[in-house]
Amino acid sequence: MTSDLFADEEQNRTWRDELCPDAVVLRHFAVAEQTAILAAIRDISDAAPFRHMLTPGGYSMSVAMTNCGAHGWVTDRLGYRYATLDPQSGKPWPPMPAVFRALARDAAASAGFEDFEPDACLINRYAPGARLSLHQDKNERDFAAPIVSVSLGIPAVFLFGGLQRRDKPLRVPLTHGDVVVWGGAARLRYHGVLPLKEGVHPLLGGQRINLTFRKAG
DNA sequence: AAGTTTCC
DNA sequence: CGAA
Repeated sequence: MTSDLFADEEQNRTWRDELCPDAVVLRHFAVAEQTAILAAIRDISDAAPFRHMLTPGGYSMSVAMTNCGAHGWVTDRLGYRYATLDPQSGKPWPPMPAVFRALARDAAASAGFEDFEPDACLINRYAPGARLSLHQDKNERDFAAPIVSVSLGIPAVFLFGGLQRRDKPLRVPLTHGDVVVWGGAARLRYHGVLPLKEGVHPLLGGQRINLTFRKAG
């Protein structure tokens, strides 16, 4: 783990604490590749448009989602799962761009998780007011691989909870280019995103986009 | 419940 | 606003 990647040592201590050795925030990690990343997101969403999926309870999610890679996370009345085909088109999800894979692997390695091989990238688009309530990522086949989460656009507050829903979450402000990595003992920690506040980003306008890399299959 | 509403 |  390379400590010079951390801009805010006060907050880093929270994440690298003995209670949470397997979760890291990499500040402004993705900024150098932002042009290529944003172009790739545009290409992906042309082929597999963002959509508001339904929860098993029948509610529409406030976050608009699409995927790239071999496996895509989907939800509908039947439940949460990964699908190799986009339910909306019947076609495979767009392939994961090389710049995505490289970013995810580099971030994972910087956090101490070598040889991460993501086969799923969920792309979440937040408009003001959009949120993600506290949940665990547990639809993956095994939990050996970490999660890599890339923030782009206007700021959000990430909630990082414990292994039980009742554990009070940490509140971690995330801005454009921040990358959160968690795995190992932290792999199943609850997490979420507070309702997005209004804002403007020079490249992304009034929205936030998050890339979440996982090994699903 | 990867959501919503209600209550204090 | 957070908790139920």
